[in-house]
Amino acid sequence: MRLTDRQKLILTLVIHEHIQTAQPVGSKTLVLKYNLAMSSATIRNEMSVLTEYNLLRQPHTSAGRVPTEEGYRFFVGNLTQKSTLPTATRRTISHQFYQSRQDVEQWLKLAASVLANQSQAASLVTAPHADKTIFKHLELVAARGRQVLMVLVLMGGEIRQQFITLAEAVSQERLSEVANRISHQCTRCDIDDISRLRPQFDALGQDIIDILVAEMTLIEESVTGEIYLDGMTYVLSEPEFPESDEARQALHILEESSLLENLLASTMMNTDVGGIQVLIGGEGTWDELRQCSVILARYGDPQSLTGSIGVLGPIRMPYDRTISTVQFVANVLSDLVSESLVV
Amino acid sequence: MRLTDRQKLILTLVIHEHIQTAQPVGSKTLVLKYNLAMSSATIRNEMSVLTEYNLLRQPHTSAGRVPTEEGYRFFVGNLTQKSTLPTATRRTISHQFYQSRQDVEQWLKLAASVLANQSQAASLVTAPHADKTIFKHLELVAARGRQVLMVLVLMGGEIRQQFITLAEAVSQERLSEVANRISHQCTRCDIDDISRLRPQFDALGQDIIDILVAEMTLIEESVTGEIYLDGMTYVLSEPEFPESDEARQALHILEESSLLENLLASTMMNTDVGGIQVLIGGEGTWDELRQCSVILARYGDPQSLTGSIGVLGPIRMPYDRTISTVQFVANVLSDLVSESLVV
DNA sequence: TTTAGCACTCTCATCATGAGAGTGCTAATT
DNA sequence: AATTAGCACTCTCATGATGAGAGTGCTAAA
Repeated sequence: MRLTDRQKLILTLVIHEHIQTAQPVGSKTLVLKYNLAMSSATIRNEMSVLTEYNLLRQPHTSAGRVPTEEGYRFFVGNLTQKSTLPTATRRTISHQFYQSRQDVEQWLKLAASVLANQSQAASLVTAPHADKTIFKHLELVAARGRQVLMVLVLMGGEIRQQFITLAEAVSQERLSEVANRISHQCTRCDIDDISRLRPQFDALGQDIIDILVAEMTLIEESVTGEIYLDGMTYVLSEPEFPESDEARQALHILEESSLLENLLASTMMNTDVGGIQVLIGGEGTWDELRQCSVILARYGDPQSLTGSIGVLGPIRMPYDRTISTVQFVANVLSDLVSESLVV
Repeated sequence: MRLTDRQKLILTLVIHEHIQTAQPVGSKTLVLKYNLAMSSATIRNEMSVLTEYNLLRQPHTSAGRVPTEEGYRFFVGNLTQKSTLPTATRRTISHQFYQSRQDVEQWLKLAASVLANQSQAASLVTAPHADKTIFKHLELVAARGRQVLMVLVLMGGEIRQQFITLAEAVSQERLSEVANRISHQCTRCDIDDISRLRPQFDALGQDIIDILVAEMTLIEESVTGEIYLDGMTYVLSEPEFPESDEARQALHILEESSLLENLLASTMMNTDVGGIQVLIGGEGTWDELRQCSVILARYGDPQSLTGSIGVLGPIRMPYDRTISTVQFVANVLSDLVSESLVV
């Protein structure tokens, strides 16, 4: 399918106009609004070609044209120039990050909030997560009775905390001693290494190691870290969801973390840090997203920790701007995360 | 305002029926559906009395009756007996908690999910939070260069982590030593105590103490802990929100954490652990909630850590069941939290 | 190849209509 | 004195008819 320059222009204009008005766009409107040097009849002819190509479609015989999903895909693939975010916007965003608390969790929440506000759509951010869990540090804090708080720090900086119950009460001194021993012996070890070192420890140490290994296995098996969402209500204000039922389906995929992990897992597999994925209208696979588009990027350090960030909005979305926003925020997060990497 | 038994009965039935059908209920329907031993004319007379009292209202002259907010309030205040959740349900719920991981965060997420599913409405759970922050334990883990991961454990079990940047790189040994010294010296101290102890430490120790105090102050100033939400999409499926715009307003109050903290702060002030608050139709104060009711309870240990849990749904809500569910989950959480208290 | 002109199509807002549900009132009944 | 049957009345809502408006596709002229 090879389009003439004029056809590309018209497709672009139809998409632009439709994104603004959410209405089918007619030939006459186009000529008037964009001062085109051709008549509406010419546009009509071109439009009917684009309709043949399945890039545009008519909601009904005598209505204007609306871009098809394929039309959007062509547009995103061929017609958007790599637009960069205005410098002012970039500065505003960076500023927010660098003046926030130095805490990964804060950054991720902030990223979700910035994405949602900038794109006026729902956003998601997953915490950075490593494919391989490497032990870094362990801490045990006496809670009450046989309860102990275990804090586990992984290489890269992921932190997990958990209450464990020991067979009998143990003093804080003894707990610290064991934790120090394990921290010292096992630093930079993976699950197998730790299992191998297990016999070197005394009974208490071995109990702790068992819990430690179980926890690390759990982490290693999970596809993504914590998920942060924001801006779900923006989706509700879109005119394409007058019936809240349709918006419900889309938001449900965000809320139900198993569904979302599925989506992320199968989408991000073949995306590297720096790359970007644009899912338009569910791409035939995600039925609940038939009315939506999702823009996803990966951030982090490819060697160790990576996470996903993205935006979910209506198909009728300002792709160029949203894509560059997502990309920019991904870069900012990558920088922040790699700066504060625990090695 | 003093109601006869029959009037109470009719009010109750109208509410029951309206909750099921979401429609105005007429006198004839009532007689038929509930096999009442009186005629529809009698009901009509009583209904017009209840309408006088402003407990019922007519959407228009020739429609059935709908409960007013005041009607619901009277119903909740006087007519619901302290119904207990069916034992089977209670068991199902407890079971889920006791087989989950022993981790406060997991419990809270689970609580939100259980509440949302049980009540088919949006739910919120705030992490347990103390009015007064008392230091328990500190850990410092070398990250990279001058970056250090600081893990702070408070009495009660709240945990905060944060990256800090020191003036110069410091070895893990030295960091552990300082952390141990501080942990040992300052355990059970509040902010003032720690500030007083500051001079006892060396330069590095004092730097750490400064950050520590700043962080503890921050925690003490915040009204609530982390907030967990679930079931937002349930609200969208309610027939009272055909226009997604109205649902949007209500959900916005949940999503915007500052609004939510406001609501929680002013509502929970005069509620003790074990108590429950029912906000019907925004109570004239919360405009965005005009169409909604919120049921809130407090859980935790009144002496140390408390949090809030609650449900947000349409005014037309099965109050007795929802109230007992919220109350039950609050109790379960109270038990879990106090069992695993860090003292 | 482009454009003016025109008949044609389809939607959407508006209005009229009538069935249906429910009420309030009055007079009869218990 | 309280309850009920009966009935006129009111209001909504679904249905269908109507016409303006927007947009198209086609044809013939430029």
